[in-house]
Amino acid sequence: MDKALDPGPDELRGIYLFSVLDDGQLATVLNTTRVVQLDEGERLFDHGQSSQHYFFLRSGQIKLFRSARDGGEKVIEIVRSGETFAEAVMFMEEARPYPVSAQAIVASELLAFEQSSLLGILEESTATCMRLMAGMSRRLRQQVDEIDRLTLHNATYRLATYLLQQIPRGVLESPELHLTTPKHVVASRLAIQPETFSRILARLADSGCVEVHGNNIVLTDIEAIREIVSE
Amino acid sequence: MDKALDPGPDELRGIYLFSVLDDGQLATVLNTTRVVQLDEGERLFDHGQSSQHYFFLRSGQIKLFRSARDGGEKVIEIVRSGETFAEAVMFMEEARPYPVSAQAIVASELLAFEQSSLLGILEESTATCMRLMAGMSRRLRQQVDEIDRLTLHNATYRLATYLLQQIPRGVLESPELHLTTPKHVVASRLAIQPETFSRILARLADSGCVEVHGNNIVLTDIEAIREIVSE
DNA sequence: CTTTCGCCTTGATCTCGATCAATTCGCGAT
DNA sequence: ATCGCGAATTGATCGAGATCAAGGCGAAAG
Repeated sequence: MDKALDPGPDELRGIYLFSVLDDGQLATVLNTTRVVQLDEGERLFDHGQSSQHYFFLRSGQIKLFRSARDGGEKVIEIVRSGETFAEAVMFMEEARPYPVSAQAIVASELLAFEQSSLLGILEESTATCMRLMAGMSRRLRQQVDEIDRLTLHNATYRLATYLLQQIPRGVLESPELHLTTPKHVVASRLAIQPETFSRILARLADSGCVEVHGNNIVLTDIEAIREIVSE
Repeated sequence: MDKALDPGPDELRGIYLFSVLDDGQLATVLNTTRVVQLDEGERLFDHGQSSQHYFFLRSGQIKLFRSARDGGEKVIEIVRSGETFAEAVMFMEEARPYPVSAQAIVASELLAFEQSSLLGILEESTATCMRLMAGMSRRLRQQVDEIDRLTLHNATYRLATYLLQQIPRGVLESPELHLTTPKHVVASRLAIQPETFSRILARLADSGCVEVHGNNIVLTDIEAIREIVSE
């Protein structure tokens, strides 16, 4: 499978930011787009680094995170394939530093877009502005939700919320889910230490809420888990 | 002093969102603007409530916060006079629910703008789109910083950071500052209990970093405080 | 098939900040 | 001035989750 193919107009049209562009605008973006391949563990950019690009994740998984000097690490977001990230950075003044670091959790392939081409399009396309603002607004709200969970709720609540969010989006709501991300990364995403993460999952398991088989988790009692989340 | 005056073009021009509007656009905004007066403790809107307006704080102080069912409360932001808030909410779909509640910390006066008038202007003014996006981008970054502080740093660090941010912005950097906000509100802003807030400040006081006289605080050893923040 | 290495789990202990409980302070109202 | 009430401080104790310290377990390499 050759995913390293250069992107075409069709692929770009599928990205929310580009869906209302005319052919000329799309060509402008396309001209400055590069394919990027990352090995597992490879860094895409670092916190504070000056930014020129924003990204679309074709395949793989990327973690966006902050580091503390003592080695501590907080995963801000786990980017999944089909998502864009770092679009909002281009509006920062000066060097437009990335507010987080980005690293591949598994081997990944992405498209790197130049900020300048989008900025030009935004100048002439208020429809695209609207889409971008909608995206930023959504993210802003998610961040408030995140702060809410971190300050007003405990680790068990946060884990339960995460489990419910991971339920496959299909027609039939199967209560089986597969963790595609290493547990210690999920733990960091939830601001929990790996040990505590493991213990909470174990506690949920022997209170009958879930069954854990490695990375496969069956939510045997979804109601009980919903109970935890509704406090 | 009659601040209850209806706003004029000059006042609106001073607001970053409106600074590049032409006279017609400004008149459109002005036509749908209302002055709102709030007593101390009065609610402006509640979390989840459908939104029609965004706001500019003329005078006073507003806290934006989230509540938990157990009575817990987390102040997300303390809005100060001259600032706008809730501009980003208008891009949410459906009922555009406010992501936080807003309540006057002290008697306040604000301008309430209709979302619809700005949406119309954004359709035709990409320059205003840019300003709004810059504002949203800034807030997005602040939220990441907040999550960083909450998860990677302790309460003392957070308080020290807050103190340094409160240093008056004047030409001569006086290390004296006045808390215009009740301590328990600042505590909630920092995700600290009032008791802990008091104790940390006391500890800083008798380690010689600060002198506390009620709401007046003198940073007697700014370097030591910067030390705490640079971890 | 066995070794190795990284991830996960489990156990024991510690600690920061929360909670419970009095006072005390400050200030506006009477 | 004094009363009354909410905010702030201070003390004593508690507890969720972090940290320290071993094992266990599965997957890739030899």
